[in-house]
Order: sequence, then C-alpha cells, then structure tokens
Amino acid sequence: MARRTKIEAAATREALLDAAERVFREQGVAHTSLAAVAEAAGLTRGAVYWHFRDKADLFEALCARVTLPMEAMVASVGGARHDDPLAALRTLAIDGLTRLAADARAHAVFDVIFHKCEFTAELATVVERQKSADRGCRTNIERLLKQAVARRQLAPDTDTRLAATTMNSFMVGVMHQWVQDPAAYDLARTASAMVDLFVAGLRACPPRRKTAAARRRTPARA
Amino acid sequence: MARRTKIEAAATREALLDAAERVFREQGVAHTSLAAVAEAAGLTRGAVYWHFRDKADLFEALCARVTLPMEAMVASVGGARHDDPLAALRTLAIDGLTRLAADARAHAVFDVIFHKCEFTAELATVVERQKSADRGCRTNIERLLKQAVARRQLAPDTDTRLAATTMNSFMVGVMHQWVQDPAAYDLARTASAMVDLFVAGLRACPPRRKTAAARRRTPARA
DNA sequence: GAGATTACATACATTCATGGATGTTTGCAA
DNA sequence: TTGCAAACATCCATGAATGTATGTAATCTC
Repeated sequence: MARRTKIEAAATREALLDAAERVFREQGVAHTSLAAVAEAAGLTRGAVYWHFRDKADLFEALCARVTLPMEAMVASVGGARHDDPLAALRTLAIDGLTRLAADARAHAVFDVIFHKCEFTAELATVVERQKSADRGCRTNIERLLKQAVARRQLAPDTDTRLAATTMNSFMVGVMHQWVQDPAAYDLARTASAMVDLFVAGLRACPPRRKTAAARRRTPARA
Repeated sequence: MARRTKIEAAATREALLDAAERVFREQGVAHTSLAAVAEAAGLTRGAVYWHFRDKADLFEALCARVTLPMEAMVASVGGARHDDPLAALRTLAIDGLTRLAADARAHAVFDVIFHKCEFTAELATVVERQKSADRGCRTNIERLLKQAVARRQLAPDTDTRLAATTMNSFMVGVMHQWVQDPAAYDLARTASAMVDLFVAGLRACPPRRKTAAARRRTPARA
C-alpha cells in the first residue's frame, strides 16, 4: 500500500492498539497472533511490525496508555503534603476505582492484565515495568500513611510499610475481582463504601511495628 | 513402553502433574507445549495424552489438587454455626493465607493461576469451575457475616453481600500480590495483622444496606 | 521536483505444536 | 494361559505463527 501522512500513520498506530486491546481481551495475549491483531484493525502484519518491534512491545504500549496516567495520579497525590492525609488517601483510592468503572479502556486493559495474559519471559520487560509501578504505588501510599501518623490520624507505632502493602493488595484485589465479573455489582456506586471499610480498619487496627519490648515478650521460636 | 501396574500408573500421573506445575510456572500455560511437560517428567507426549484429554484437562487436574481442599475448608467453616462468627471468619482467613505461605504446591498453583495463565476459551471449563468456587467462597463468607449480624457483632443494617464480596476481594488481592513477590515480606507472620485490619474495618464501618429512608435522602440523579 | 525515506503490503523460510494413528509390551481377568 | 486392554512410545501430516526480506507508492525534504 501507499505511504500515508504522519497523522494518518499515528492514527493507524492507535487503531492497532485498539484492535490489540479487543483481540487480546477476547483470546488472550499468548493465544493471539499478530496476524489476528492486524486483521482486526483492517491491516496486515506489515503494519504491526512497522509500528512495534514484537508482541511484547505492542502490549507494553497498550498498557502504557492506561497505566501511565494512573501512575501520574498516584505520584501527584503521594508527592504532595496534605492537611488530611487519610482523606487524600481515601479520595485517591475511590478515584482509582471509579476511573476503572467509568473508563472502558482502563476496564479492558486491566481485564487483559489480570486475566488474559501470562507474565513470562516473553513479557519480561512488561513485568519489570509493572513491578516498578507497583513499588511506586506502594511508596506513595506509604508517604500518605506517614503523613497520617505525623498528624496523629494513625497510631504512632503503625507499620506504614506493611499497611501500604496491605492497602495496595486490597485495591488490586477489588480491581481483579470486579473486572472478572463487572456485572456482579456496580463498582462506581460501591467504591466509597469499600474504601471506607478499609480506611476504618486502618484507623481502628493498623499493623504495628514490632517494638523491642514486643519482641521480648514473644522471644524465640525454635 | 510396556504396561505398568496400576500404582505405577498413578505415580506417573502425579509425576506429570508435578512436572506441569513446574513448567507452567516457568513458561506460562499457553507457552508450554505438552511435549515440554512430558520431557520435564521424563516421559513422552503419549503419556500425557493417555492420562489427560488435553492441556485444559491437565490444568484442571493440577488446580484441583490445591483448590478442592481449600474449598472444602471454606465450606466446612461456612456451613457450621459459631458462637463467635467473626472470630471464625478471622481464623478462616488467616488459615488460608498461612496455608498459601506454607504449602509449596499451593504457592506454585496460585502463582500459575494469577500470573502464568490466560483465562480464555481454551480453558473455558476451568474458568467456570473457578467462578463457581469463587461464588461458593463468597456465599460461605456471607453466611458467617449473617451470623455475626445476628449475634450483634456487626451493625444490623450491614450489607452482608457487599461485605462478603469485599472480603473476598481483599483475600484475593493479598494472595495475588504476595505470590507475585513472596520475598517482599513474610506472609505467614503478617497474615494475622492483615486480616485483623480488615475485620476491624468490618466492625467499625461495614457497608450498609440502602434503606428506603436513605434512598429518599439521595433520590434520583437525572 | 527529485531523491530519500516512510508506511505499509506481500512473499518466503523456518520452527514448532497438535492430534491422531500405529506400535509394543505387559499386567490382569476369566 | 490365553486374550484383551492398559500404559505408554513413536511417527506422521497438518497447520499456524514468527521474523525477515523484499516490493511499492506516496510523502516529505531540500
């Protein structure tokens, strides 16, 4: 086929990403050939290999369209100082879930990431990006938690690291399960109640750092 | 090769499952050929096709070895009456996580299920079993929650359905994330603190059923 | 406006997985 | 103890996916 203009080329790139999103979601990443992606976009493999090095590169770009904005959101909230850090954390979490429920593209991509994809050697680069993004998310959560401790919103001996990990797991779990069966309940409507439940748990019974005194009380087990 | 005795045959079947567990975990389900599974077990594809119809059948059997006992555990606790239902729920959750941390086979299988497998048409039967097991789990959690409401451990207007879903999501999230990076923290040691956080949230701020009065207060939107 | 390059399509060679057919012992039942 | 079927191994034909190489027309640049 003939050469297209630059903007047309950018459009076909987006079209390829859109097509990949659909086909990956229907058949799974490993089970779809790049020919199938091309066909779904009304193109040929030549177009795919022109715009992307291979399937991993395509998949990475596809994820980036959704995860980059989300990471930016988390980083922006986590990087700021707040008068009410716990409220900021709550809002951040609810926004994340609401976004997932409202944004069809985010919905699709998370469906692929959670249920239609194998994180193996082929996608090693994607795995690394995913893991570092996850670390960044936990770090930012922990920043907010530390502010909350400083503001006396949380117990002074709160284990902020473990609390952040737990919160991250909670969010991932909600997304994972909702995406698996979005018809089960209306996430947009329940998001705040779910997050409030978790935040209340954080206030009432956060994980505690093991103090020297506590360690003496339950010394060795052997 | 010659015919083996019945117990020998059962042993090779187990060997095939063990091998599949290893190879699936390393390469992902879709990315591993049945030849690779056979080779890892020191056998040939003939053995695989003798014991299992296809890859889905093999994968299903592999999952069943760990999920069936777990489902039985949940059903047994969920089916009984308890003087302290919330404590029973707490113990159940902690046991689940502890089991995951201690049982290498459970660890491996959940790693495959969460991160090394695509739930597509090829594994349709597995998906259905998974979903129904999930429903059963939520049902049993909700049974305990209803008992907790009856015993005044939880607010009378608790939305037990949503609470059960939230708890299920929480558990899945913790497992999902820990399995992804088990070196990050010692789940066996943190399990109780993580579960306690959630249960405290349940007591302090459970999701509420929308009463008629509440619906009147926030009537229609557009 | 002429060449260099872009944005694809097409063709090709290679590799690999699958399923089925077939072979071969040998345990087990009558 | 004979005969059947279990418990695999081996072989083959087929199809499909990948990466690369090449073709080609239009577009951008100078």
